Amino acid sequence: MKNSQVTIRDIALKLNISTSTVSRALRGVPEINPKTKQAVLDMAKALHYEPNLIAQSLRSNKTHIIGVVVPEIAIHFFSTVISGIQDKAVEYGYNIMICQSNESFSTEQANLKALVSSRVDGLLVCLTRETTDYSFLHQLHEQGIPMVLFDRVCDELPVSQVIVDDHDGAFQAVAHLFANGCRRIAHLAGPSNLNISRERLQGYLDALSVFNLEQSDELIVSCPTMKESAKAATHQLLELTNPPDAIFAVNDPVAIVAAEVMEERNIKIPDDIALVGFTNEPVGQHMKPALTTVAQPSYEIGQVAMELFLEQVNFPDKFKPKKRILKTKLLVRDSSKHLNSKGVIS
Amino acid sequence: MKNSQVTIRDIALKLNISTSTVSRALRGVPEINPKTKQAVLDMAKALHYEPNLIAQSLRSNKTHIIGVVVPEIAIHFFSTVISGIQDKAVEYGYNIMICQSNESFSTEQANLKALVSSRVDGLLVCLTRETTDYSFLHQLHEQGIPMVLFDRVCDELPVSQVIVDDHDGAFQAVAHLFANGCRRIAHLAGPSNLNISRERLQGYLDALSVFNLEQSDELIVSCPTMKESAKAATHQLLELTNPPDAIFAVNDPVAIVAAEVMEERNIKIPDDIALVGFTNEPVGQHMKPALTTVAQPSYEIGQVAMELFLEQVNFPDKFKPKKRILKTKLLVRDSSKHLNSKGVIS
DNA sequence: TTGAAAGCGCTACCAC
DNA sequence: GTGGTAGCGCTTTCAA
Repeated sequence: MKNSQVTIRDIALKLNISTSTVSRALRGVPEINPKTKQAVLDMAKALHYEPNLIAQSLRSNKTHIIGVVVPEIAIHFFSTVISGIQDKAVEYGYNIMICQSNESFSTEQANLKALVSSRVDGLLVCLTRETTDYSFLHQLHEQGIPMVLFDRVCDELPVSQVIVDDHDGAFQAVAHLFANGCRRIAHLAGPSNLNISRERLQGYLDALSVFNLEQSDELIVSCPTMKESAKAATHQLLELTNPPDAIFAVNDPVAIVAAEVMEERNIKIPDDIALVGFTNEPVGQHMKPALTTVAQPSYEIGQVAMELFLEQVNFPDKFKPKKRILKTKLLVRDSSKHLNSKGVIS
Repeated sequence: MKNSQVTIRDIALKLNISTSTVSRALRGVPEINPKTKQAVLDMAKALHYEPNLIAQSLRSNKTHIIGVVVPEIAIHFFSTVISGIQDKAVEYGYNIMICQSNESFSTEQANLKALVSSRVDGLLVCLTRETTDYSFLHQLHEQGIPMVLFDRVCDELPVSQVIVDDHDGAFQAVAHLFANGCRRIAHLAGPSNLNISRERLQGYLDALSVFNLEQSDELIVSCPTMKESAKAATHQLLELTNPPDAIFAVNDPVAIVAAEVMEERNIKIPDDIALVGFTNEPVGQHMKPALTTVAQPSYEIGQVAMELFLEQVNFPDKFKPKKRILKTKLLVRDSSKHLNSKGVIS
């Protein structure tokens, strides 16, 4: 059964011509007798011939496969990015091979190794929150493997990047809270080795200073493992002698945990404390109150990552690492619309 | 750079031995001088040698790649299944190649073709809602390509399947609504060519007759395109002269649309109309009221699909298509907890 | 224990 | 226009 794999040799044999001719006919090179060509095509169809991409790859040293590494496939943000990558990929005749690092550095390394052994034509990677050692990525880059980092990136590596303007997104979020009357705005921060955490924190801090808002260490609580540590972090904020009147969370999962903790403690959102997240996970719009968030163009991130890869392989001469920064969009929903303490309507 | 690909030949040359010996050393075959072996291993490491899986595949006719086709990666159910497949796959030395059919039959065919050309060792497929022509899948099966269908399957094909007990899940959902006092239960049904739609509908119908509930055509409205047609379908139900007191939706996305329509029309869930979905999309638990739903073990579906594939390739002799039916679990949440018209506490 | 050589399916070079 | 042949990187006889 399985060994009944039809090859160009089978076609050649049946037609009493050479494999070279079959190969040419199949690929439609110009210098070939139209009749021969038609005969080959007919026979190929009759025999259910499908080209063996493995053999082609071995010859051409190109697999037309892109390796993708994400922390977790089942997170909506990542699956949407993957969807964007995939759609762009098929458009250009590529397939994608997906790995999940589960936020583990060693798994990430193993994933990369596996993909490289599979001789993928390029690597599209979103780093784990643990990743601080970039030597292997560096080595792969040195070996000439095209690589694009997205979302969680690293400036040490001279490779293309696709990110969103996290700083601006965070700034807008805080500006919005300020406009709505919040004056003591806390931040549930992410792990500090991630560029996204740092940028969002900085955007938050810059907004505070622009609006002359109180800036205090006790208002910034880190969630090193994101949502797993968000519960404790939120409690910590709520137990302050002088609790915040707004929380800006590093992402939606953290914001959701915060919302749960507040519900548990009978704190009303947004009246007691306003809440803003980041990413626009679909859950947010169905929560009550619906979660205000900073939307990232996830599908587009995937597409652009793929485009940067294509630029690199199609124009290798004029290639220079490019950093594409996509715009975020503040989605104001109910979790931040409140009457502030001074009675100003938000 | 890229062409600096290290091969066993490079190692052989450096060590002045033959490629066969290098190959043997690398794979740890027993009949080899430990010293030679060590020398090879050291050199391989020094040179950053990584085996070329493409070349291995061409020889062995095995790629250790599994092709996965799902309607849409970014739907939580599917990305969770994929996650299950992926985790099981790496455990057994496989990689996965993912395609999305976007619910289009022709895209699905193209995906399958691409995967077959890539010579994947097996196919894990969830059919589109359009798929009614199984001839290509049949052909692939005839050619001996191991194939497992999951979730949306087709009994015509003599291949392994992983599904959940949709009939039972639907039955339990309706039984629960009945227990909660609902007596006029409607169903937002899925496209009838999908096994899951048919099974859930049948479970609904069987429950109605077991509990002696009214069964009427006007209470069953089909959503041929799932959530896109759910809005109109819900309106249709609500405009009945005698509207239902509960709605059982074929899946969560449909249920969510129904909830939105009801909110729009100022119908209270669950007091006016109770609502139950299917699948357990994460959105459901954060809605207000939280959505009662029939949970499917999505991650496990992926794992089992991969296991069935492995059984088939590892024990090809004793292989017979197997149908694994996983249990669902009713998650009772607020959207179905109501005081019924007779004042019975639910 | 090791080496030489053939071949997996395909493409590309060089003849004719 | 077409055929012969070499070779991509690897494994696997068969000999030595």
